[in-house]
Amino acid sequence: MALFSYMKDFIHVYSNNFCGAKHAFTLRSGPKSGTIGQPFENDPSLTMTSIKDVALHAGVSVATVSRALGNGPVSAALRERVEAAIAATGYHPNLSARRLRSQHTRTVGLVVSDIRNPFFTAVSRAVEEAAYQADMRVILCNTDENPEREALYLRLMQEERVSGMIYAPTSTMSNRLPANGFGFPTVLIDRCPEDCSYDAVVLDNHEAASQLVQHLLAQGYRHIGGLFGNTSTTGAQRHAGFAETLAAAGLPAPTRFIAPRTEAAESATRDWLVSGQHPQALLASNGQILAGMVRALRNLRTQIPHELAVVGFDNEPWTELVGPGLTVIEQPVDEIGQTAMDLLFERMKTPTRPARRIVLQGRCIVRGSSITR
Amino acid sequence: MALFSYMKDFIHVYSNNFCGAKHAFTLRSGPKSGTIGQPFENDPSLTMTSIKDVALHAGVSVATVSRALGNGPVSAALRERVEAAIAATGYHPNLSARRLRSQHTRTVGLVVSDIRNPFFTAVSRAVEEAAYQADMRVILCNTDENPEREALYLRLMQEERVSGMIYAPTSTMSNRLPANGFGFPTVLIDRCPEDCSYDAVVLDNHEAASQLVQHLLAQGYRHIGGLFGNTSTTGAQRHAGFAETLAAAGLPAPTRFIAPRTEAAESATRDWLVSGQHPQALLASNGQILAGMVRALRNLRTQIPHELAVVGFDNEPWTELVGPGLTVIEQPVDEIGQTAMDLLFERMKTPTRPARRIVLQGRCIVRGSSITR
DNA sequence: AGCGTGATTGTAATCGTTTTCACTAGAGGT
DNA sequence: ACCTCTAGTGAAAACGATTACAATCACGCT
Repeated sequence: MALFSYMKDFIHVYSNNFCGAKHAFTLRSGPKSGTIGQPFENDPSLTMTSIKDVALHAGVSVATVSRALGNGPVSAALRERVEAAIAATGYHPNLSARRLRSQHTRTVGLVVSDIRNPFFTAVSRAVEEAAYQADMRVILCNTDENPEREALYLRLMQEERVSGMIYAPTSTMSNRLPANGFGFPTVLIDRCPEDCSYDAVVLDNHEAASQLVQHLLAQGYRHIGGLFGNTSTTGAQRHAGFAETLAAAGLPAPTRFIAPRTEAAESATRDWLVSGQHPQALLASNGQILAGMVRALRNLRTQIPHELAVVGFDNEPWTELVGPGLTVIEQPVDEIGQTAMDLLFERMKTPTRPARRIVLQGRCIVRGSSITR
Repeated sequence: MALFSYMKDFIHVYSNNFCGAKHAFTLRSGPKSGTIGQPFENDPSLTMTSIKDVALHAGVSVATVSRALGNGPVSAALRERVEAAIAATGYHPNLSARRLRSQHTRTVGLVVSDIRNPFFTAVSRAVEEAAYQADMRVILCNTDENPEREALYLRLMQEERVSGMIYAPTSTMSNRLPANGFGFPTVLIDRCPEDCSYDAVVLDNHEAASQLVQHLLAQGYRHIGGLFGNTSTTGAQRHAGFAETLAAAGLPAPTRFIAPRTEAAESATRDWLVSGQHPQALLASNGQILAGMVRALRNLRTQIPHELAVVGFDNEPWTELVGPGLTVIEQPVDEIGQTAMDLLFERMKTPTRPARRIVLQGRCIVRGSSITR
C-alpha cells in the first residue's frame, strides 16, 4: 500500500513546482513573526468536542454520526439520537479534518491587487455571492501590488489546496505565469497578457478607451492627454486603445504612466498642468487615478470641463457627484465576478477544456465633465 | 487513551453551543448547492506530492523532513538533501493536515457587514496587514447585514477553528451574543452594545456626533436634522450624541432611521426635503448615507451649504471632492484594525484577562459644506 | 573499558474526519 | 426452509502532517 501511495506521483496531472522550495520554510518562522512573540503556543481553541464525543453521547459509532451529518443512509431513529447528541454537546465539525480526509476544500482563492479599489471590492462581492450560492468559501488575498506579498499568497493557495483561484496578477507576475498552471483551476480577471493560456474574463479595454477618445473627439477636443497605470496589462491595453484612436485621427497622444494610486495621479496631474502647455482633455485609466486627477484640478482651481475636460474608467458612486459629473466607462463588475466563478466551475468539471477568454464590453456613461456647452 | 480523549470534554474552557446543531447539516448540502450540480466530486486538486514523497526522494524519514521544514534539529547534510528533494518534487505542505495535527490554525476570521463600505475595506486592509506581519491568514466574511449569512459565517468560524475573530455584528446579533464567547478569542469592532463582555474597539460615537452638532450650532444653524442607520448600535449611539447635544441647546432633533444604504438615504432625503419644512442642516451617520444624501441634494438642485448644510461620518476620498467639500468625522481606520489585532493577540496570550473596550476618538474635518460665508 | 550525555534520526501514535469493507437483520421470492 | 437482496450499522483504514519516544552514534569523562 505504501507503493500505491507513492504511485500517485506518476499519475497526478498538475505540475506544482511553481513556487520554489525556498519559500516552503517561512510558514512557521515567518519573516517577522518573531516580533510578535509566540502567542499561539498552547492555543486551546481547537480543543473542542469531536465526532467521537457525539458518538459516545448518542451511543452509536462515529461512522453513523458522520453519515447523519452527510447524506448517508441512517435510520430515522438513530438520526434523531445523533441530532440530539449534537445539540447537547455543541458539536461543530472540524473543517481541517474534513478537508484532509475528503480531499477537497470547497474553497476558492481570490487574489486581488488592491482591496481599497472599489472595482475589486465590487468584484469580490460578486465572487463571494456566487461562492455562497455554491456552498463554497472564499479566501480573499490582497497583494497591494506588491510582488513579495503576491508570491506569498500564491504559495498560500497551494498550501490551502484551494479548489480554484480567481486572480488579478500584477504586471510583474503576468509574464511569469507558470505555463501549465498552478496545480488547480485558475481564472484571471481584469488583467491578462494577450497570449495567455489561462481562462480569463476581462474588459475590452482597447475598445473602451477608444470609446472615450471618440466621444472627446466628437465633442471637438483635439489636445487629449492620458494618465495610465503602470502595474498592469490593463493600463497598457487602455493606452493602446487611446493612442491608436488618436493616431487614426492624425493626432498626437501625450501620455504619462504612473503608479495606479490617487497620490501619484494627483502629483502627475499637477505637474502636467503647471508645465505650461497642457491638453484640453485628460483621460484616467482607472478610478484611483481619476480621483487623484480631480483632486489636483480642484486644488489648482481648474474648471471642469471649461478649462479641462475629464473622462475616465470605473463608474464609482462618487463620480456622478463631483463637479458636473464625470464621464466614465462603467465596468460590469457583477458580471465579471459571476462569469469568473462560472468559468472556474466549468474548468473543475472539464479540466482539459481549452482555455477560454471572455471579453466583456464597458458602457460609456456621458456626464458633464466632457461636454462643453 | 480513549478515556483521555473523552476527558477533554470536562476540561475545555469554552462553551460552543452557540449556533444550534440544526445548522450543522447544511455544510455539504448547502441551501442551493443543488443548482450548481456537484462539480467537486473527483476533484484532483489535492492529489499532490506529500511529505512522504519528499522523504522517499531524499532518502530520509518523514520526521526528518518535517523537522527540516520547521526548526527542529537536523544536520546540515540532511537538511540540504531535504531542500533539494523539496525543490525536485515541487512539494507544498498541506495546511489542512498541518492544522489538524498541530491544533492551531494561525487564522483570524474577519466578519464585516458590508465590504463595499470603504470604512470596512480600510479596516480590512489594516487587519490583513497586521495578520501578515504575524504570519497569520485572514478569512474575510461579508454578511451584507443579512442575519442568515451572518449566522452561516459565524458557524464557519467555529468549523474553521479560527485562532480568533474580529467581528462587526449587526444589531440583530448584538443582543444575542453568546454570554461566554464563541469558543475562541473575539474582538468586536465598530459596533458593540454598551454593556457587552467582549473585547472591543469602537469609535466614541456619542462624542463624534456631538462634535458635528456643536460645529453646526457654532455656525449658527438651529434646525438640524439627522439620518441614521438602523442596523447597528453605532447608528443608535451617534443618534444619542446628536439628540442629546441638541437637547442641551434646547433644540429639537428631527431624526429618521433608515437602512444604511445609498439608495435608502437618497429617497429618505428627497422625501424629507420635498415635504415642505425641511431643516437647515443635515447629518449623515455614515459614508453610505452621506453619499445618498448628496445625490438627492444634487438631483433636487439644492445648493450646499447655502440652502442646506451637510455633515457626516467617514472621511472617504471623494468627500473632499464634491461641492464645497464635505465636513466629516474621520475615523482612525488603520488604528482600529491594528488595535483590534493587538487585542486579539493579547487575549490569546491571556484568555482570562477581563474584557477591554478601547474607545478611539474621531477627528472633525471641517470643509465647505457646513460653512456659510 | 565502561558509561553518562547530547545530538540526530527513525518508528509509530495521533489529530478528526470520511469511506471502504464486512457483517447483520429482515424482506421477499422461490 | 433456503437463498438473495437491501438497508443499516460498526470496525478500521486512510488523509498528511507533527511529535513523543526510542534508538543510534560519537564523544568525553572516570
